[in-house]
Amino acid sequence: MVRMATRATSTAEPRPRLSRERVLRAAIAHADAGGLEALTMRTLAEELEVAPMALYRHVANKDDLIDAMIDVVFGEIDLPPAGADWKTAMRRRAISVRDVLSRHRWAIGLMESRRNPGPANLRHHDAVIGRLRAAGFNIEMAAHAYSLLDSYIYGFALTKMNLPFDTSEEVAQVAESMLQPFPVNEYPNLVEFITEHAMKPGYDYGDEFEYGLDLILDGLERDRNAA
Amino acid sequence: MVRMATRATSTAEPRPRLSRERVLRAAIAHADAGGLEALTMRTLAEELEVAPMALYRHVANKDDLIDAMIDVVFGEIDLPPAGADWKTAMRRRAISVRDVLSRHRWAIGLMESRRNPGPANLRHHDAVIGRLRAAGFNIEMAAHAYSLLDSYIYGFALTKMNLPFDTSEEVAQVAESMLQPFPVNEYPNLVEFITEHAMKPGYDYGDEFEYGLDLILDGLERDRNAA
DNA sequence: ACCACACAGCGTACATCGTACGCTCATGAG
DNA sequence: CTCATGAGCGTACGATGTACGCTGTGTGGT
Repeated sequence: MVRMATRATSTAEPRPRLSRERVLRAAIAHADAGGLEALTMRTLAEELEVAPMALYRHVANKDDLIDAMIDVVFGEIDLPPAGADWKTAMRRRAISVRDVLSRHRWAIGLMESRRNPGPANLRHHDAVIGRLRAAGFNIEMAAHAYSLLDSYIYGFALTKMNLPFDTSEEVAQVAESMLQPFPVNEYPNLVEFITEHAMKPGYDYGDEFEYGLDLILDGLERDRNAA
Repeated sequence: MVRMATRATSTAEPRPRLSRERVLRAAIAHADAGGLEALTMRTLAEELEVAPMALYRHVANKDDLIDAMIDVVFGEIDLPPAGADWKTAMRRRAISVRDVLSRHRWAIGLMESRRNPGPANLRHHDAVIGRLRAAGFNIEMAAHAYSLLDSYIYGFALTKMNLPFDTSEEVAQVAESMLQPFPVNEYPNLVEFITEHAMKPGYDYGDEFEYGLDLILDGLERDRNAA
């Protein structure tokens, strides 16, 4: 057989070299599109036009891959801006987290669970704590604030992610199929809530986020001043 | 071979009949002990001294099993008591959710995500909404309150579940192994936070829960009165 | 007391998954 | 040009969910 071109002189597009970067990018895109359970080493390899085992030159195993994916996600979150007052800074960070998580729904529930946090993860936590301390929160209040804010932010993302609808039109369908197996009027408050609120045009559960966020920030401000 | 006793007259303990109840109970115990990923149809069957395929007479498939497990968990949550004022009622429910989730960590993240909610799930939501409405929350405020409370409760459970330690002693170990790959003083605020707060004797992250819960309830009360 | 049947429990088999192990060549340093 | 390195891969194995259809048992009808 004639020796093949060693430097990709032929027209056949030379598949670009694999790299940890490329693997991560493809994995995240895949998970964004189909969820974590759609991400298998085999499908990922196929997408990269590579044999499954080739991936293992760049990630130790699937867990290592996911750890790394999570750290990329952390890297996409805006750190709290340094100039603004603390409430504005925390508000901006919170909204950035929400936005990032809505792009990467599969990451919710994993963000806080990694036993091997990456540098972006640690830098993020460091920056938030630092910002609170600089704003005059003592350590204990900073702990309160961080716990409360992150619980809310991640919890909101978690509950919202799981809502199987986005618009008020979809609500009707989903609600009906959920309630269909049960007797009518078994759950009157739930039904009223759905029909009188969630199904109203323009309803978007996502809008709830800022109400709670501001309530929390106001409460924290009061307590900080009282301390 | 001699015909075996058909009515379990021998001393060999007659394995009790399988039932959906028994399958669910064993599955929950298994998940409580080893997490969801330890729950496989085979190990579950083994625990019940039954062949794997026997389970499928009682659950349609693994997803159906998990749906049912989640509904059992919902059933363990105390509904908001009817007598007390709304804040007390909501507080009691919130703490009950937290307690239940701490018994069933594997359920966190699934509670709000089932597309086929069971009766206990729906009854729970119905009762909470009803209690808020009865306390004078209009529909919109009830939506705010419920969203905020549940986001916080589930978010707290999520972030706490993932913390790989419970006591202040464990913090040191875990923190060191997390930070060990990185240069000293790369994350000064985080280090200060850990050494000056989380490692103090008596520290228990779980104690943060009630601080945030009360802050939220107070904020909701203010807004309800203002409306 | 008998029988027929419904159905609980099961054995076998298969597709899919993560990944251990070690081979093969292409590539870049000398 | 030579040769060591390491990227990419082929094969194979154990785990997992579950489809399919058999078997033997307990039960209700007579």
